[in-house]
Amino acid sequence: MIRKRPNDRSTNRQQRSSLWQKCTNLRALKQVHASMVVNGFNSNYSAIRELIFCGAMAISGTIDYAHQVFDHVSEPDNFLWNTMIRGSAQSQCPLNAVLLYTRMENRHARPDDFTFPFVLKACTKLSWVKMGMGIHGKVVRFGFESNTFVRNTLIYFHANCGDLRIASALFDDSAKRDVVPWSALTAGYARRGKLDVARRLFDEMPFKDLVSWNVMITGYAKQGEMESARKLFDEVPKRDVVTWNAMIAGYVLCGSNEQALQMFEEMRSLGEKPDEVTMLSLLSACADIGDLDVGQKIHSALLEMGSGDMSIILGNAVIDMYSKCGSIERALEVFRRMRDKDVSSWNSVIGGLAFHGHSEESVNLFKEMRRLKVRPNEITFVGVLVACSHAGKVEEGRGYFNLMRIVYRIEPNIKHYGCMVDLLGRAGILNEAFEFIEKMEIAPNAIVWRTLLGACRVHGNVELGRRANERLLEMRRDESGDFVLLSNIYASRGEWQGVEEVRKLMDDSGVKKEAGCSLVEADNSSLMHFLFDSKPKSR
DNA sequence: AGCGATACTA
Repeated sequence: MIRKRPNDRSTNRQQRSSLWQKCTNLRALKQVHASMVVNGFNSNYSAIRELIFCGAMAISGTIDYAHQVFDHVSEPDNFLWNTMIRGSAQSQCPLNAVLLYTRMENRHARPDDFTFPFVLKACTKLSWVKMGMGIHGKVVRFGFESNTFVRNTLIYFHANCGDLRIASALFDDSAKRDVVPWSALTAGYARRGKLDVARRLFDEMPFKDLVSWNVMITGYAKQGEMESARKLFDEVPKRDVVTWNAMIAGYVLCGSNEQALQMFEEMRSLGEKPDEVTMLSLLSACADIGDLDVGQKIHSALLEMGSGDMSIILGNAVIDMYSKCGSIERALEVFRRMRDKDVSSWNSVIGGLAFHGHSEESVNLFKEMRRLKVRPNEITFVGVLVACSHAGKVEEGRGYFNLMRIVYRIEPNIKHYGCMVDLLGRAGILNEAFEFIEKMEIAPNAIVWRTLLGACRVHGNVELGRRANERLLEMRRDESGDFVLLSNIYASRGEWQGVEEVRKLMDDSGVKKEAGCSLVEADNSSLMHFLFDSKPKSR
């Protein structure tokens, strides 16, 4: 792949940069790396640097690979550190950016004015206020507080998750109050729900650019104020794909999926090109309303658009859409065609198959995944355990539960316990299911007890059912934090439907005392809802 | 030296 042309340096350089440009996915990246090793470029620092830059920045979803390569560099310079921190900050796991920064300090590499904006961005994404404050301290200590970029990112951090007063003070003290810090502050106020302050800032801006408008539109859209958003959208002097995306995402967020799709049509008819973000919103809308037809159309639009391969995240969204729209076959087809996969891709199909009752295939895929050395995560095991539960494979399920804990060192969460109770309960091993709940290391929630209750009913075990019922009522009696907690989790993620669900759970105290479990549904649909109805996450 | 700040996804 790489041919040496010792007499022509400029061609060589050009050729290399075009080579890196052709690197658009993990496979290509690995190929280039391999040929670097073969051709002896592996000790060439500038080649390594480009490789890492490519993995960390140019291609999405390849940051892990960049990490692997980076770990072998004995003395990375600031450019490499910064590139890795930057790439990690914008990845799924921004925590790595902070870890890298710590490593950097421990190795006595001196952070520079490029380093801090990236670390601060990671802190913002993580909403890690304490760490962000600490980094702010470092900024001061290293003397970068007056650097425009660093300062603007500090404003961005404090405005979005820290102290709005600090953000305002930093902004007021700025020598240059141009659009960037102004918009950052505005976005912060909007995100904190202070739309009136945000709007005032927006109106007072001496100069507005496209981003300022997008900030305000997004602010309204995220708070569900779609009328106000729409008003600004109609006023805006110029639109770009982000403007459209903000509107579409806003409609999806408040459940107006039809509006979102309509917006998409309008966008296309006006000649604005949708991008990955657009498609992700739309796919999630389709998955939400279970609209297979439109989902399919989005998928084919995607195939027409894409010059190369779909990104992993987009592929996962397509799989998820098909899976949630009930077409597990198509989900599998897309999965099989996908060249680069990550855990989420596997999770979607393993979970989808399990949910649709294809237990055997689900477990087989899990085995295949392990064979290919893809590390399963906690979500994977929810799928696998559901598959075992469906198929009544008690021993296998127990085995996987232990595999998760012992081999992969994943602490079981409430969903895993729910699966196990369902597994044991369905098989009629009720006493053990009961003991299982009692021995849980985390507090059981109502869904777990209701699952057991349902099993007791199916198997006609009145005595245990009564005890489970008591626990359920107890939980309600002391207004256990569980409901509040669960409902908070839902609310913080904007899943209002989930909140309603919890409210409903709280309302119907489940069961009447003497009636045993007569009011409990026989099927476990609420458990399945609990297990699968959250958005897929990769990590 | 080369990388950098605000908006849309998760």
